[in-house]
Amino acid sequence: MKPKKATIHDIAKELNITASTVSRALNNNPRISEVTKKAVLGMAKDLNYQPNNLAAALRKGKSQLIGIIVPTINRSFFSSVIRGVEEVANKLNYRVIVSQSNEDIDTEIATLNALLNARVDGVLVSIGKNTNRFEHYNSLIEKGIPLVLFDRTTNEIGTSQVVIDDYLGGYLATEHLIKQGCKKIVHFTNLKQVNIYKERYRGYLEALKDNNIPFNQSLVYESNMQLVDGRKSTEKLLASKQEFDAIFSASDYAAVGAMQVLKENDINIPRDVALVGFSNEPFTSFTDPPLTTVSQFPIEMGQAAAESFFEILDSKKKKFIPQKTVLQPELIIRNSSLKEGR
Amino acid sequence: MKPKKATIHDIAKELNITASTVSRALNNNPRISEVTKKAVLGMAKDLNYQPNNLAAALRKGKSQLIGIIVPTINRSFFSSVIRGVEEVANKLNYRVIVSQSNEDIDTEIATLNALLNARVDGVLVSIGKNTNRFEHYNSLIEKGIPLVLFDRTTNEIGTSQVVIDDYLGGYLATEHLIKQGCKKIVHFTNLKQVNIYKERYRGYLEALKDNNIPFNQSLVYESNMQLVDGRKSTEKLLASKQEFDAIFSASDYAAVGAMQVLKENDINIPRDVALVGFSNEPFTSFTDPPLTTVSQFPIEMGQAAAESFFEILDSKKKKFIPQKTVLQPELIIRNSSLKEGR
DNA sequence: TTGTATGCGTTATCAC
DNA sequence: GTGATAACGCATACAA
Repeated sequence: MKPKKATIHDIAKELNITASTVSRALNNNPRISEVTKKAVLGMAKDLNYQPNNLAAALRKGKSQLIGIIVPTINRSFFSSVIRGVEEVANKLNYRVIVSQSNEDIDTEIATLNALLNARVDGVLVSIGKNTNRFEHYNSLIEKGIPLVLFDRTTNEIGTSQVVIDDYLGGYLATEHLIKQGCKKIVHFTNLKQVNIYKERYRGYLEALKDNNIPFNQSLVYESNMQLVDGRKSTEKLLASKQEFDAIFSASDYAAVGAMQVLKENDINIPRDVALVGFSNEPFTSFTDPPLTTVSQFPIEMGQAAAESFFEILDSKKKKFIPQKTVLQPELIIRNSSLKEGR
Repeated sequence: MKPKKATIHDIAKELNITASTVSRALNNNPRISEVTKKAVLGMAKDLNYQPNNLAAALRKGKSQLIGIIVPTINRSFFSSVIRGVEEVANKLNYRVIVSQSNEDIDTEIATLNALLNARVDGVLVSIGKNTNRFEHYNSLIEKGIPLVLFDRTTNEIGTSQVVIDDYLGGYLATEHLIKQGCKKIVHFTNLKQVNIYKERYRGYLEALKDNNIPFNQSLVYESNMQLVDGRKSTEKLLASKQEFDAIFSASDYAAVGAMQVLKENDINIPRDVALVGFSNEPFTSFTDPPLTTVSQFPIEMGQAAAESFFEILDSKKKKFIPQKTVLQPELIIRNSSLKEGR
């Protein structure tokens, strides 16, 4: 019923050779004759042999496993990053173990330890919002375990990072609105947060400056950037009676909240107010009107993170200098920001 | 720079005891004195000991790893299922390895083999659309490796399954439209597919029957159920000049396609045509109007799948009878189907 | 090109 | 309660 799994010893016995020879044949070792190799491969098939990676991992000291920690897996951005990681990893015969930190630092630490116990060969992390201590990551580096940060990164950890150019994204979004003729551009941001929002804000400021549009602090709304926050900010904005002809929200969710409130107040998008979000979440193409936004290329980010990991792995001997990979964002122009006749 | 990782032997040496004692202390073996246990735990901490799960796995013949195969990870439904699996698994000290089949049977087989080589203790699968051979899964069962199917299942594999009651979902959606006063209800489906669409269709038929509404075959549109397919079906529908007052699409994506085309033709939703989708994809609450749909509770499905796996694991000795877990869907009523004044 | 011997880190079995 | 020993399945240094 439950036949013992075949090992290299079983193959060896059948062929009257030793396990080491079998091992060599299976691993494409050059020091092996074509005939025995063929015989081994054939017998392996006959016996339905399945290599035990566990044993190999123990012996070699590497598991062919990559750990990846994200705040939550069921967000389009993160699951797409994982998809990218998986693509690259699988090609090189690595598997991916995923865990979620749920934005909680204790969970993050516990999950990291679990991954280490599973003897992953390296860890890819997007840091939780509330993570303010980084010893657990720095001790990883001391132990020589490859670590790559992506998207939510920090400079307090001396390791390779993969991010997009959020500054450029903010700049492109704002510049686009200016080109559409907008002059009073509201900005939704979250200044308390990780770098990403600050950078987008910086891009917004710079684009205004480059186009000689005076900056107006009262057009900047700070919030937690979820849908409901976008609604609230827009309501406040309307109540303030300030004039504005565009909103650049540094989050797609807040942008959708703004869209809802604007429509509820019979303000036409894009004619009266042009609207731009950030992230290119899948739903942005389904809104009415479809939302102009900035793509962060999550799959490509995952691929780059995986490649970064393998670079660290390969250069294990020499002194490795952490790399910062900066991906270029792309403005996805849709109807929410396209003024007629332009 | 790269200090050798501490093992139980190191701990043993420091305390002048043997590795077996250390192992027992670490594993809460009853045959150990409190004092030595404390000493071991203390020393483990001092030496920054991290258990090597690989070695334990090899010795024990179980890896504490669960493999999970989904068509694609970056779809809200699947990533949410994975989230549910992870929650349950981590609590029991299991890790989750994810892989994607990309709806390709060869990839599916290769990925399954990779998981087996990694010596996962079991596999959770949602079958690819084009998978029509199942030997690779059945051979798993013969080998005694726990296998659980979820959502996209088939009865050709004799193992535990977790699904939602798609029939009921279809029934609830249709019944709701009827209660809103709709009598000519179009249905978008995909009959060639796996069970799920057939079941939703069956629910549609039954609800019509129970409410004495004659079935009209020409109101049923078959397609691949993506957004573009929903658009095409709706265009055909309009061109056919048939009268209809509602559309029940067995996919949210096709429903959004329908929404777009209806709006483009100045057909008011829900006044002229009520619209219901299926899956409760995140974007359905962002459309205009928000889309009525059927929730499949993906996180709960993941939890149930994981629990099913552990049940098989626990009952390993006795003869195990495959269980079919059927989750209840829930109709999420939003404005796309709410006739005014009702 | 192949064989021999050893060990990766852990746990299970037996003995004491 | 603790110790000694073997074994899980594989890969590698060394010999031949």
